[in-house]
Amino acid sequence: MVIAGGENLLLEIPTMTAAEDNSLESFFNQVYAVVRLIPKGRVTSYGAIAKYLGTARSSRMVGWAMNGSHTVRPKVPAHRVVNRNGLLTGKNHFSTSTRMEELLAQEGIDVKNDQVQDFKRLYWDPAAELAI
DNA sequence: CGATTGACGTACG
DNA sequence: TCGTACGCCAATC
Repeated sequence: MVIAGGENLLLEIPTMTAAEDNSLESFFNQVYAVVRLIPKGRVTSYGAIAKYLGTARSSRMVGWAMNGSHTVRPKVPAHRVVNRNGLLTGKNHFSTSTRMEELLAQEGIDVKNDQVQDFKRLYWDPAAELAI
């Protein structure tokens, strides 16, 4: 393959296209949308949300999306999202280190040592409970 | 611009 | 069952 043209053409490559920006925003919003659907007094996991959105191996991105969850309207109940073991791995991202546990306690969820008690029963799987 | 770092989860020995 | 490796990918160093 021969590329014609003797000029040294320095093309400016956009760092991010509008489409990419849209998909990113869409992914974030999808995460937020699912989290808002979590019933009060129930919890789910980052992986379950990722799986539900079709990106089963990008559970980390769900956690990353939660980073901005505090500044999003309407409010996102981020405290209802824990890791797959029912551990409150995101507690340090709340206003105080005990805020997440307090919010869960308000909904009747018992937390001991950063672990959701009776996690298996309270677990809410969007892929199973929702059928979109 | 390459390396490192996570609110994670699965695979493998 | 436990520890390690790796995929994921935006952000940060």
